[in-house]
Amino acid sequence: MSPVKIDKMGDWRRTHYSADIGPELDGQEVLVFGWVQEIRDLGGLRFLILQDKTGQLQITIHRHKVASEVVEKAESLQKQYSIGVKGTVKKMGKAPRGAEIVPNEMRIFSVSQQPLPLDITGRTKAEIDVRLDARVLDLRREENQAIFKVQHAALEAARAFLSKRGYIEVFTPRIIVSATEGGSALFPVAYFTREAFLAQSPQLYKEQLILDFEQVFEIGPFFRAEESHTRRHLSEFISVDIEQAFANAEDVMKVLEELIHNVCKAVAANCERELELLGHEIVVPEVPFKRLTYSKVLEELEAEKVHVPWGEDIPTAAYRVLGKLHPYYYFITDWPTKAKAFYIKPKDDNPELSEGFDLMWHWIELSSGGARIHSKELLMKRLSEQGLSTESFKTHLQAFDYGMPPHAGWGLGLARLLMVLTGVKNIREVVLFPRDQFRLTP
RNA sequence: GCCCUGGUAGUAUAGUUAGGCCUAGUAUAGGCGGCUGUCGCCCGCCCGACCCGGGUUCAAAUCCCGGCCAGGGCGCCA
Repeated sequence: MSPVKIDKMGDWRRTHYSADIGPELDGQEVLVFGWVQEIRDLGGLRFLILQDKTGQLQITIHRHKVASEVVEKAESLQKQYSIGVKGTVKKMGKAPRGAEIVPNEMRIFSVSQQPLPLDITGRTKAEIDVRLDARVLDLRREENQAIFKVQHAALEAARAFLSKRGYIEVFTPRIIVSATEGGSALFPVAYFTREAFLAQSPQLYKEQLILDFEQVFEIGPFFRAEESHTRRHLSEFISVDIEQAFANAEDVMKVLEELIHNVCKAVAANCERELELLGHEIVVPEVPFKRLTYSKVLEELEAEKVHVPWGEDIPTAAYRVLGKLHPYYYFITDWPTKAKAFYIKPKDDNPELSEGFDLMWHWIELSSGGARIHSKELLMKRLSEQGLSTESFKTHLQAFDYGMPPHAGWGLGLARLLMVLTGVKNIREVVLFPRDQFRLTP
């Protein structure tokens, strides 16, 4: 039914990306591929804005100066058609890149349904729900692509940093047998004839692995069945985790702050265009980051007339107050043992306090970690104290029979870090296809 | 799970407080026509919507009840 003739790609291959096109190529024949982003028709003159993964490019069609076949094709185009253009670069001060392409030949590979479910130029803003329903179209916007280019640069920097520091990248199971790690709720899965669960963290496995590799890291998705309804929680999220043998909390805090420092530096240096698109500036944080003890935090809150009973977790409202006092990266250390997970090591000189820490940015928790218990007896004691059965941790505890060394580690929420790096306020915008309590598609 | 706010064309909004003046306004997208230097092009014409169900009333987009959906906050969160 479509009157538009679909062409084959055939032997056409791209010679240039839009970012490569500039006045210095004046007169050169090029072949570009991409999607029609905008059309401005002035009558005898028609401008197409073509977008590819590197950016945008102007194609200019003079109705009376190019082949009628090209004119015909150009006039049948709609936003979001995917096309190829073979043409001549023309130096042109009035064009966006100082150059434009005058087409000699055009191929249309695919059409699009009109009207589109949202404005791909972003001028008419759409709500997050509408945007996520049409996510691949939403990602046509360069600002949105920029978020994921920043993510790529951040991951690249993080991997390079950890490798250089002697960590080996590992993969631990996503499908686990026990729902008894404690804390957050797990998603059950049908596993052949048994019930299994999606992993909420690599914690137990990465601890076991330091017995062999000493230093491991893992970057991967984890799952939590919490009914959290906020701009900073998802039920599926990517965690950057490390674990290290013969290390204490301070040792891995140093690794964490240096990693953040390096990631910020790399993103600031390599993502200039992306940050500009996002209208965001990265100030590379100086190390070391501030370290506040839990007790100090409570005192500071008290001075702001926010009372938190010692030993309790800090409520969100209190964190917001704290974030105003410390509007950057900082650690909270020396948490009460009872406020932390069973595997976090109590301090040798004061078991009420632990070697657990959180890395904060303003009021948001980016990472949490600590030194771990390496004594099997103590670990079993802590399990019972937290009401967990030692029986269901049997295979994990086994590792502690074979020379488990002192060790420490942390887990860092990638999306939360990305929110800081991009200035985006909703975690769902920094995840391609976010999963929360209510969203399971696309 | 609890609380708050909201649901009007493809998208974003006005109108809801004080029911009638709403035959539901505007922008953008879409369709048609015009226009040779646009870059949020411009100009003219056109298309297109009150979440669902029930109730109150002479009269409901507007008030009430129920449902569904969405946004946000809290709690929860190794």
